[in-house]
Amino acid sequence: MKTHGAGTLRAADVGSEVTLAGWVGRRRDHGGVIFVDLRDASGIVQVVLNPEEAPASEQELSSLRMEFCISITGTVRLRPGDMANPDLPTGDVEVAVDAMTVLSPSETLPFQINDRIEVDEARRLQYRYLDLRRPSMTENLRARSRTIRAMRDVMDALGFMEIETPTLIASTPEGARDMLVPSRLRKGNFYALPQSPQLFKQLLMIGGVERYYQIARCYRDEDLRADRQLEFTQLDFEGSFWGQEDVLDTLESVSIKVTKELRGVDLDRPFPRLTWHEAMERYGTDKPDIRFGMEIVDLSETFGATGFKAFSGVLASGGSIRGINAGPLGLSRSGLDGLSSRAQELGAKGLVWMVTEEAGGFRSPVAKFLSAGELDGIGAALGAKPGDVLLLVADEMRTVLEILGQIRLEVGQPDGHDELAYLFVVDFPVFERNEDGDFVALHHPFTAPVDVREMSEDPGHAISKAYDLVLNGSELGSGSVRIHDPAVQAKVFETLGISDEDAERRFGWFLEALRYGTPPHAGFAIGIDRLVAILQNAPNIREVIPFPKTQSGGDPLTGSPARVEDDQLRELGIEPRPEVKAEWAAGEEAGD
RNA sequence: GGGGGCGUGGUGAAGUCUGGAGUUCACGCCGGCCUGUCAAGCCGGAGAUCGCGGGUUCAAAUCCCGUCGCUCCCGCCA
Repeated sequence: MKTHGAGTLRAADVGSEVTLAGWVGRRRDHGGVIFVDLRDASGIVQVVLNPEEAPASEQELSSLRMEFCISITGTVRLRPGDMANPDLPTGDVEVAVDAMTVLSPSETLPFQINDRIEVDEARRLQYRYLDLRRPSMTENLRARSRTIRAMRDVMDALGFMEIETPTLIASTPEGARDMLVPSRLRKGNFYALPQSPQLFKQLLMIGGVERYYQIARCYRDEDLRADRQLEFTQLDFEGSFWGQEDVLDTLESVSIKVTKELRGVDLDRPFPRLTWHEAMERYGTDKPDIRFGMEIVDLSETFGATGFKAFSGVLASGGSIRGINAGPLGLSRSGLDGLSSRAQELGAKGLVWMVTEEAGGFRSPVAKFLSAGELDGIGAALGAKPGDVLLLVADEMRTVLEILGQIRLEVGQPDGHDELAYLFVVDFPVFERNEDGDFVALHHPFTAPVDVREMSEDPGHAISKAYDLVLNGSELGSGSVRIHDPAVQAKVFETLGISDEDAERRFGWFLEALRYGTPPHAGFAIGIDRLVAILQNAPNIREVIPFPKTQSGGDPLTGSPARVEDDQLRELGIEPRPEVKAEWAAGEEAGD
């Protein structure tokens, strides 16, 4: 039906008789000659409809409208004179049309197919099939496809086997909410959709596979965000007789290949590494954006003997005083006070700002409470130059780091940086405490501790063989060396407060599997949506997902999620609870 | 569960703070003119439940209450 892609034609094709098919992007009707930007999946080329040259009826030509699906046959020719369009890859040529067929007309569009106009996202999703015709969306889909292809190339070259694991699995009452699927054959029972292929890939290691990967769809029934959907795609992989270095090495190979493919950039390896502790201390987060400095500095010693009560009180109660040098922000007094309110909004008691003056000294609401030695100490510790804004927070240490980490991101304007800063964060703690003070697994309970005895003696400070891949302040994925010793696994469950009976009931089948010669193994999962979104400079992952859900978990195009017939529920042995039925009835009354 | 932003012809915005005739701009749509444009140009035209419901007022896009939708964030996301 077509001999060429519209976007592929070049000066070398001049003279060729071509048949093209695609959509009318724009139409420029000069009364006689009509120019049409013919768009297909490969790009855009200008075609020229001239009633003197082509036999097509004038009526047909003038009836051409936006987004009509047409096919044309014609001859590629150089554009006359200085008519080339340097903005178009095909801009040196055009196609003189001999014959045109309207394959399929289009009604007037609900919105223009155009990268220049931002259309309300609900509308875009309702007509996603039109939205996908926009060049930026087409390009995002292609980038995603190339990413996955590059990943497969790397994994195949490294000898990994691509294996599919089931998506109808047993729910494990840990971690995120499971997406549930009712079973008809076993009424009252439910499958869960996988949050990750974790246990299955470990079973594959026990099964002797040694190197596995999968482009895996994963599901988590939690609230959506710019970087979170109910379902998302990961490059999931695992290797036997492997340790952390093998995994990080593989991650570098994948990241380098994908980055080269999408950005044409050659990354240096090895990637920088920070321990979790360093990341928290220097950037106030476990996923630092290292495209800019502005690191957090501990000032507690500077204020060891301070007379400033707000600070001395914090130190006396075991807290910490830290600051960042935000550089010359160019903020007015009210702008600086705005940062203080922002810090309070984030949960700080307050934030002290100090502007470094030309003559030395500081302009700050608290300067008069601080000694000359303290002021000098701050300036030195933060490397203050005239005009620099210093921001200080005094509070419990964890709070200080979190607040400064967040403020750092907000005043650091990382979006202005074009580079790609990949980074490994390693040596995560095994456990963290939840709000009740109980230990919970920071990563997941199958993560190997660095030292088992240390973990038993001081679980709060135990380090695990877990690591994250971070890109520009986004967590791209997590992995770990897994526990392959049933005794260690039992110890972890014990620390988590999971009784033997509980562990047996939830994971008994897995614990048993560990007892049959389990090889040491380790792995990782990279979030493909996030990776492609960042590399494509997309503001959220919906831009790189063809049919995403809205924040309330719906699809405006197909109307999912939707109610089902009573018969379907009956067959499944399910009935909505009374309060749900009441809500339905209320909705119907309101004309929902 | 909580906090913020947004909702105005088909699309995008201005108007809302400080109530006074559905006013304005760009694109699209319809009609006309036009043979070298490429976001074509020029002329004319149509197109609105100002998300929805209620309230205050002589008068509501504008103020108040409620509600729905979209979005950003916190919680949550082993």
